[in-house]
Parts: sequence; structure tokens; C-alpha cells
Amino acid sequence: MAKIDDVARLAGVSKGTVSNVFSQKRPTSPKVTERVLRVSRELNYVPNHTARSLVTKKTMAIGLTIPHGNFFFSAFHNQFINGVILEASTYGYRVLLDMIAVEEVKTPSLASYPIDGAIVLGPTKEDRRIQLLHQNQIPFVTVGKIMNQGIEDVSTVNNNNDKIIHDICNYLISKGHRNIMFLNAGQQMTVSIVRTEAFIHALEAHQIELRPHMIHYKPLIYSEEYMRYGYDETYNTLANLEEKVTAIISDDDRTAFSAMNALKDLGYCVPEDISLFVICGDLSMMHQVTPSLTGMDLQPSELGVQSVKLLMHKLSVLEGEFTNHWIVDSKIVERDSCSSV
Amino acid sequence: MAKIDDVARLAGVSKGTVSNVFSQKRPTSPKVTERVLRVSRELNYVPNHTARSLVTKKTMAIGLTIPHGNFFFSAFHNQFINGVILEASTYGYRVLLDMIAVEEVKTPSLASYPIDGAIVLGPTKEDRRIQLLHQNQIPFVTVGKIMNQGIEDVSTVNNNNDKIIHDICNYLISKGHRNIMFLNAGQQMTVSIVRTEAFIHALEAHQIELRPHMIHYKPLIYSEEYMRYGYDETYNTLANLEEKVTAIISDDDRTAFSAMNALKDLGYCVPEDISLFVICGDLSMMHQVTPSLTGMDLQPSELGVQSVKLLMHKLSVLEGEFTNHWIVDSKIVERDSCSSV
DNA sequence: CTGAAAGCGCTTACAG
DNA sequence: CTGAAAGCGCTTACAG
Repeated sequence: MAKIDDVARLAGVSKGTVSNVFSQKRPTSPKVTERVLRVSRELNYVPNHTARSLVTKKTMAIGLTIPHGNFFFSAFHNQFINGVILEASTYGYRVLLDMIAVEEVKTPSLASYPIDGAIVLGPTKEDRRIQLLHQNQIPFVTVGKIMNQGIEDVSTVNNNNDKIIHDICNYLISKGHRNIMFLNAGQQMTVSIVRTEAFIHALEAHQIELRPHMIHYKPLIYSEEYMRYGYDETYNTLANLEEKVTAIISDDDRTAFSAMNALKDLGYCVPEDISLFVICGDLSMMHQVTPSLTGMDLQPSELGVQSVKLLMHKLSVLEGEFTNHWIVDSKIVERDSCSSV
Repeated sequence: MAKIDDVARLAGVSKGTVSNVFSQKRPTSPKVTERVLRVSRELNYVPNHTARSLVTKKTMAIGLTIPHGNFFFSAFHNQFINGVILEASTYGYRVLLDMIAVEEVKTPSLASYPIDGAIVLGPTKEDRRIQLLHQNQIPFVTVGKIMNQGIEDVSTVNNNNDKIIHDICNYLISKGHRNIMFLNAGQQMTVSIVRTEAFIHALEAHQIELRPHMIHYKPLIYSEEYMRYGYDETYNTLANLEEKVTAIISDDDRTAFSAMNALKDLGYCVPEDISLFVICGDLSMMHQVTPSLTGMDLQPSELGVQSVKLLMHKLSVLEGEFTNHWIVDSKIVERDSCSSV
């Protein structure tokens, strides 16, 4: 590979000038620019990214840290990542996919992360990734609330999960449902904790007693059990319960499908016998299935975009005012899976 | 951030020695090792990845190039990426998500890609990404066959798409189907071209005439139209056709759902009136829906793993023999969506 | 097993 | 607008 010296020599200019032609940080005369560019093309020269990084102290990459061991992309993640990549490329940034274990203590990494900042997906209570990032002084934003981290003023982008659960519960309760089963996300995730609290409050507000069968949590690790979560929890609790559950709130579309399968085996029809509400799923796919599924539009792509924007502010790539906590709007999308009792 | 000089000075050793205790490329005495490690911990020192890269000429990252503009992860991609990340981390490699436009000519990138090698997903005919990679002398492997590139001896990992289509056709034809509609992937993708050829051969082998309504291609760009592909093609062709299509082969699960929705609107039941076969979908989800969907197990995660292994061979991080063309096995998973006519 | 020194390929004050 | 030189923070022959 040709290097800057080769180009400089052949174009009869200094390295600094070649550098300027490519970085455009200082003006270069048209003649020189043209000559440098021509020589570069002949030599197939492109500035070495690593050498540049070493002096600018910027890698032009952001890390997307995904929970290790629980790595499974849902439609939500897809769209989120889509937003992240598109927005990041706007600023010339690339995206490094990173799995850092949420809990287990491994040997410290043998070198620094070659990233300028990070986006943390699905934070958990006492999330180790956040400690690591903080300790290595890497600017980051979390997608979701953080808890028990002992770190001040963490930047977050999030949906209003409290409001989301209230909206869903009010929606279902207004349809006459009082025995609602909630298939929540993983217990250690902060989003689950927020949702559970909101769920309990919503029930209280309508004088509905909270019962043990009402709240369930997704297994932590991606596994056979994880895939069967919706089926198993639905089948086991409905089959062994005296009273009749009339509505299910499902964390995602996969869980919903899985739950529907259990309902079928139990002889229940959706929405005639039981209503089903999906919090975070692929709206397009939910529209296509029968019955089409009522759910929440969380705007995952927008979450991705805003995460990048906020991170860019922290990296001073983006100038101007910004808020450390950005909320992305959400709204109910009514389809055919919820009915009145 | 502490640098190697700080550690060297405080530990009373040379920079080279500090370097050795971290890289472990040359032995260091226990006492020195311990002292260096202790000082490093005190100073919170970690070797600078970029500086190391500059001299070793390795970024320890591989690029995963995803078609730009058509970026939409399916379950297949999810599992593929999962395999890639897991396997790459085995060798200390990270994964950089990269979108390079397949066709449009953009201004050349302002710096080299900070990757040691690349994996190209979903190659198209005359794929620009492959030209770019080749031109920049970045080792790469494609997942899928390449065509019209004028490049010798490209490494590929792939399913045997020819065999897959033959297996599917034989399966359906053995059940008495003779009017089969094929909802293929995007027309410019090499996989689609291979599939179409195999489809035509399979029909010929059974003296079935190929008709215009039989083969359809997914829109190139992720769009509203893209999401409606399965519905629109199914609805429009079945509604306007005299003869009766009795089986549909669908590229992926999303398309299948979408097609089923059209079938419902047309008053057809699966599999009573029409059979449905999914080539590449989320087997677990396909198992959960009603009717459960018959399809192919393409082992996407294994494709990811093998792509990385092959790339590692090309980068000489993996020693020993290897073949430039690796085929991952596939097999039919029978469920409830195909019946005999 | 350890050290001194050169060098990886750029960018960036500084000077003109 | 351009150049000469120092320096980014490591690794790696070379020498001992």
C-alpha cells in the first residue's frame, strides 16, 4: 500500500500538504490539490486510518454493546441498529458490535477499546458494562434507565416505560379486563423493573389485587428455555389457575407467538377468549399475522438515531444545547388481538 | 490516560518490557511481571489499541458488509451475525458493521477501512462492495456465490442453493403440486439467480411448463413495497389467474406471513387450499405460528461461524489446510403448512 | 530475561 | 498556501 511519503515525493510536495488535501483541514491550491489527487489515484493511495487515529485520538467508531450471552436480535433491535448505523454514518462514524458480559468477571481486556464512545443496549441493574465504560472513561449513552451504578448523570435515551405500561393497562382495563398476565422481559433488566412497578401501580389505581400468577420474567440467557418462554409461562399458569386470565401483555412479538401457541393448545381463541397485547414487536409482521396483533409503537429506529445524536453531542461532534435524557414517543397501535370482556 | 512510558518509569523498567508483559510475546520474569501489572493497575493503564495497530498492522477487527439501502435484518441475519460475533471473539477479533452501497458510486472513502478482513453478506451481480474490497486489497469472504466480478478465486461460504431448490421442488412435486409460485429474493442477488435456475431445472425434470406467474422477485430497497412484497405478489397473481396455484415457496418468514395474509383475504386456507414452504426463516418462530410452517434449516449461525473461520485462515490467524469454498448443510424441517393435492 | 533506539504513517503547531 | 520537524503510543529487531 502506498503511503503518504510516496505521494508527497511523486507529487513534489510535503507530507503535510498531502495530508491537507485529504483532511481538508487547511486549504490547498487547486493545482497542488489536483496533482496530489492524481498521484494518489495512480498509486491507489488512501490515508491510513490507524495512523490518523493515533494522532487525532479519534477512532471514528462507536461501540454498540449488546448483552453477552443474551445476544438475540429481535425486530426491535434490528430497527434500532438500522437507526444507529444510518445516523452514525452521517458523522463519518462506524459501528463496532461489542458483546461485553453483563455480569461475569473476565480477565480485563488486553487493550483499550478502539472506540470513541458507546451505546449500551438493555442495561441491567449493576450492569458491568457500564462500570467498564465509566472506568475506561469512554463516553456512553444507555438505551434504557440505569440503576445502582453509582455514576452521576448518565446520558440516556429511552421510551417512557412507566407511561407505556400505564397506557396499556388503562387500555385493557377500560375493556373490562381485570385479570391480566404480564410476560415481562428479563428480570435483571432495568426496563423490567420499571414496567413491573408501573404495572402494580396501574392495578392499584383500579383496585385490582396483584396476584402471583400475574407477572413473569424472561430467562436471562438465550436458550431453549428462552425460546419457549411465552409458551411455558402461558401454558403452565393458565392450566393450573382456577380464575380466568382474560388478557396477556407480552414483552415482544416472539413471546406473543409463543404464548398464542400455548393458548391454542389450551383451546383458547384470541381475541374471543383472551386478549393479547405486544409491547415491542415488529409492527409490520404483527399486522400480517392472524389475528393481527395490537401493540405499542416504540419507534426503535428513532431511539437509535437519538442515541447517536446524544453521543455525538457528548463527543463534541455535534455542537449546541442538548439534554442528557431524551424520551422517544410511543403510542398504541390498535389491531385485532384485544377485545372487551 | 496513562501511557506505556508512565508505567515503565514507575515500575523501573523499559517500555519494551512493559510491552512484553501485556503482549506476552516474549517472556518476562515473575517479579517484573508482577511489578508492571501492579503499577498498571494503579495507573489504570491499558495498552493503546491504535498505537499497537499502527505497528502490528492489524486492527483486530473484521468488517461485516451489509447491503446499503437494503439493510434489514431478518432472523437469518440475526443468527448469522450471532455466529460471526461469537466465533470472531474467539480469535480476539471484533466486528465492524459496515454498509457499503452495492451500486451507486459515492465519493471514495476518505481513509482506509480499519479492518483486517471482511465478510460480504448477500452478494449481488457486479457487486460494488467486492470491487472495493478487492481494490483495497482487503481479504474477504462472501456468503453466497459471486458472479461477474472478474476476480479469481474468491472465498465463499454458502448453502447449496441449487440443491435446496431441488429438494424443495421435489418435496412439493412429490405431494402432487405442479403449479408452484416462487417468491424469490431480490433479483440482483446471486442467490436468487441460482435459485431461479434450479427452479426451472426442477420443473423441467418433471415436465412442468414454466409460466410467467411462477417467479417473483423481492424489491431491492427496504421500503413500504418491500414489506408488502409477499402480500402484493400473492394477491395480485392469484386474483388474476385462471389456473390454481397450489403451492408457494417463500424466500423468508416475513414474506410468508405477508403471503398468508393475502391468502386469507382471498379465502384460501393453508395448507388445505394451498401449501406454503419457507426457505429461510426463524425456525423457532415458524414452529410457534398456526399453522406451523414447513421450511428449510439453513444453519445461519453455522454459516457465520464458517465465514469467520475461513477469513481467519486467509488472515493466517488460523493455520493449516482449508478450502476456499465451504458448503453448510441444510435440510427440510417438516411442519404443517404443506399438504398433498 | 531486559534495554535502547528506530520506526509504524499519519497530523499539527510553528515558521515563512 | 506550503514545508520541516516533532510527536501520537506503541512494537520490534538488535544487542547484551
